[in-house]
Amino acid sequence: MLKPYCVIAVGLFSIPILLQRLSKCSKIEKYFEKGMSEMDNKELANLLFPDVTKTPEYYEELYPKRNLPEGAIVTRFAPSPTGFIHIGGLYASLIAERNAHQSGGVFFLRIEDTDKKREVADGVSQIINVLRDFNVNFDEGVIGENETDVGAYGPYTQSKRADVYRTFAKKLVEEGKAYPCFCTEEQLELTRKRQEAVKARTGYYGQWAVDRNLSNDEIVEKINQGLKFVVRMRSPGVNNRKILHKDLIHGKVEFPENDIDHVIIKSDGIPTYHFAHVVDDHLMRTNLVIRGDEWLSSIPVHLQMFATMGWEPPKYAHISPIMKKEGETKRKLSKRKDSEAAVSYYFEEGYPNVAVTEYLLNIANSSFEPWRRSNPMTPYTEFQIKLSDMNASGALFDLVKLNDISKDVISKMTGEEVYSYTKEWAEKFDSELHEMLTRNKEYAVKMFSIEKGGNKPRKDIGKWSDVKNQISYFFEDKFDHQYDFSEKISEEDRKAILNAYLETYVFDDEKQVWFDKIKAICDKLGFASNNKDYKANPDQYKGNISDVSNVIRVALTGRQMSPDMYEIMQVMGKEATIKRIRECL
RNA sequence: GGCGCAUUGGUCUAGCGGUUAGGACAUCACCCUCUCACGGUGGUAACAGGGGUUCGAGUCCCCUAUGCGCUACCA
Repeated sequence: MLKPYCVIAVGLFSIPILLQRLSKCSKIEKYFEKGMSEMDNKELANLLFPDVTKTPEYYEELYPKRNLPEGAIVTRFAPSPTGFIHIGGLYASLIAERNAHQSGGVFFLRIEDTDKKREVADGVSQIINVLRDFNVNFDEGVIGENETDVGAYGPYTQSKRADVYRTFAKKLVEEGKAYPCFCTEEQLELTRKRQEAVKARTGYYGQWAVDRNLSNDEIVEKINQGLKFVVRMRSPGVNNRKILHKDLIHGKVEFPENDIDHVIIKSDGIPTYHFAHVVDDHLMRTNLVIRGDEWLSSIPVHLQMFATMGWEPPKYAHISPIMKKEGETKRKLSKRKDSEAAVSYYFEEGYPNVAVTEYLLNIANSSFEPWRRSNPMTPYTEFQIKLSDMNASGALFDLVKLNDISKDVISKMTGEEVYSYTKEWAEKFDSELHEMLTRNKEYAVKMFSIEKGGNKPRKDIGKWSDVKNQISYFFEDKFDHQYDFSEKISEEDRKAILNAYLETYVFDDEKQVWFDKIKAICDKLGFASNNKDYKANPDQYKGNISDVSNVIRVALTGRQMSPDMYEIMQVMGKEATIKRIRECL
């Protein structure tokens, strides 16, 4: 669909319509009649932006300063709706959201869809849904029903703000701070080659900015010829002067002043990122911009644009990217090459969202770990994240560490919680597991409650996809009846142990009674019931209590490693327990 | 090429002129009256390199190397 500004832009280049428009303006009419005195900047601005009807003052009033307490941070997450949520995007949004809400400020979502080529149909709803899942909550933005705006500073979608940008671009032209440039891409390419040939800096600046000093007459002439144009901001900068920027993460950073006349409005009438950022973040009253450090180099441009507009710039925090190691080198996690770059990866693997969040928090502020240790049960939202504690270099993503944090997070959940999260995950990714969990909820919850509670809860699940393998023996129809008995114990001894166990086994025994019975079996069959005795005189015994226990364990679960045997039997029930053991006789 | 940013064990990092360079993950050993997972104790392991400044440098300055980013009418 053609956007209104496209229609207007096209219209501009068609002479009859142009003349029609011009005829509305008496001054221009006069100019054409007399053909003498040069058109002034105001008239030029009208010629360049005939569609603009509002004034800067109108927008300044429409979007008043926010009435917030001192220190309240207004910040945003501003993604492009490409349908791919990068872990780095989640990282940035988490940091922004925490900073805004910790300070009693505002966090909003702005969609930067000025690049229509990369856009995906349901890109926006995907972003909103993923962030909601991760508890990254917005106060304003494209977050209402059917992606409608919530908040007084909208529209929050850049493609719907063309008139806003054009109003301010027009003002700059009136003030002589911006001008149209008719250079074609080929001409610019040529300029660049010449600059390279003479080893000059590349870019549209100084004497290379050929359209910078076009007279208004020349401009009118070119427009009459139907030439396309972009609008560039006239840079007041001098390259050999330095500017100092104080970044909230990088600290003091020094750059040469920008002297390039950057494009602010493209030939299709849409603003560039630079201009949209400056206009939007001013009008939306953003006071802190948190973004990837690939933008750090653009700071001279952005600061200069704020100054040219006469606006106070926001504070900036440039965060370092999450990296990946490939061979000997580090590189940014790549959307194309690395499956773990996508937030959906963690979802599919079955990492709890809280675990991913806590891992990200741990990368952001290393003080998170000691805090977590001294506040084991406090929600992470109580942790005060500090931008100044963030590292200026990129961290390698460490799945092993994530796994450790995730095990910790899951270990603190109740059996009931583990059950419902696993079920929810299995519903999407493992129908067999889902069926196992839903046929008898009570049984499944008991299973997940083994060795829970107390100050040393069981810590063996890192992600929901681990679960099936760990619980399969609880289900008669999923149990493969393969018994991994240790070769250390003879078949004869094995059967003797199992027989003795069955003889004395009483389902209702207390745990200590049950254990004492195993000890008794050890003594009876020549195994050490006490590990210290065994270690002191290993030759006097066939083995120790571990060996005896493991025979029972394998008969029960098929494997040599399991959670607490007593609890497993309590969950499986008397019949199932006896049946398993008999099978091995 | 130009301009920036970065560089402490395998990984994430603490350190902000004087430390036996601390912690976490990983790893190894041992301990924990049932294995595993925990938990505990201990071990291996780091200031990219070179110059300065200083009584003294991981910390300040310069150079080099390496990595990353920007250098578009992409964000």
